[in-house]
Formats: sequence, C-alpha cells, structure tokens
Amino acid sequence: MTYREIIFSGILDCFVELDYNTELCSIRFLKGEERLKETRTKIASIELDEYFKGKRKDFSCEMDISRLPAFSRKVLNETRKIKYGTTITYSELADRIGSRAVRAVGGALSNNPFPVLIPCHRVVAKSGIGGYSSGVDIKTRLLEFEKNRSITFNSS
DNA sequence: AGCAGGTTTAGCG
DNA sequence: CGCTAAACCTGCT
Repeated sequence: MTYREIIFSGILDCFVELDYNTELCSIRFLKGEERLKETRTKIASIELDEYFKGKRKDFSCEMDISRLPAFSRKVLNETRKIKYGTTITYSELADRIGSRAVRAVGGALSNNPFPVLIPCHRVVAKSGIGGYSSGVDIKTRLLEFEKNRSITFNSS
C-alpha cells in the first residue's frame, strides 16, 4: 500500500511528487509537461506546498533516513541544520561532521531522498554553485527564492 | 578490488 | 581567470 501525492511549485514551474508508505519515503521533481492533479492531505505535502508559496521556512514532518548508510545519515542530519536563506560549502559540511571527505559529502547529498525538506540545495561549492542531482537550474531557483524571501520574512 | 562521484587545491599558461 | 591533475573518502559492482 503505497500512496502518492502531487503538488505544483510555481517558483520551480514544475510538479513535485511525494511518495508515502507508512511514512514519507521520497520526493522528486517531475519534468513532464502534462497537467497533473494536485492532492495535499499529508503533512509533508502541505508543508512543502506552504514552503513553495513562501509561507514556511522549516519543516516539522518526520523523515525516515534510518536505512541509509551511516555516513549519509550524518551528512543529511547536518544538512538539516542549515538555516533558510543561508548556504555552506561542501568542505564546511565535511568539517562539521568531522570528516574531510568532501566528495563523499556530495555523493551522500545526491542520494537525498527528501530534497527541499532536507535542504541539500543550501550546500554549494567553494567557488560556484556546485551540483544538484535534480538539475542545477532547480537548485538555483530555490536559492534565489530563499534569498528574496528572507528579506520579506525579516521585514514583516 | 576497482571505479565513479553534487569537490578541492595547487600548478601552469 | 581558465584548464589540468592529483589527492581525498564513501558506497556500489
């Protein structure tokens, strides 16, 4: 029994698919042009939708990453601490978990099952934006969006 | 074992 | 500044 919800992201101009089991198990961006029907009943879908509408900065929903390798879990848990509208580099993230495996950090991020919820887009290269498994264009838009939105949050 | 990464640094033009 | 090469560590075959 698997359950699927779809929301639309205006800022990314694409649909986003959330797969649930008993818990949320994956998030991905849909590339196709086709119109899809949106459904938002689960907490993660609702919170993610609010995020895309600029009404939410952090997430309360549960994310199960227990089956991932230990190193990946460390990386993702550390990534969750990065605040809205800010960025750190791959090497800094490696430092924070007491490792020098900057490349492996990138590898762990590329396997992030919950993009946006676990803000791997906030990890950038020392010079340049770095990569993003769903496409660097998405990463760029997310960062731009958060940067502009931070100003709004602070001044309101 | 071997290999490929969402990197980084240094070295050279 | 741009390009190349090598070192770094983890996870998959």
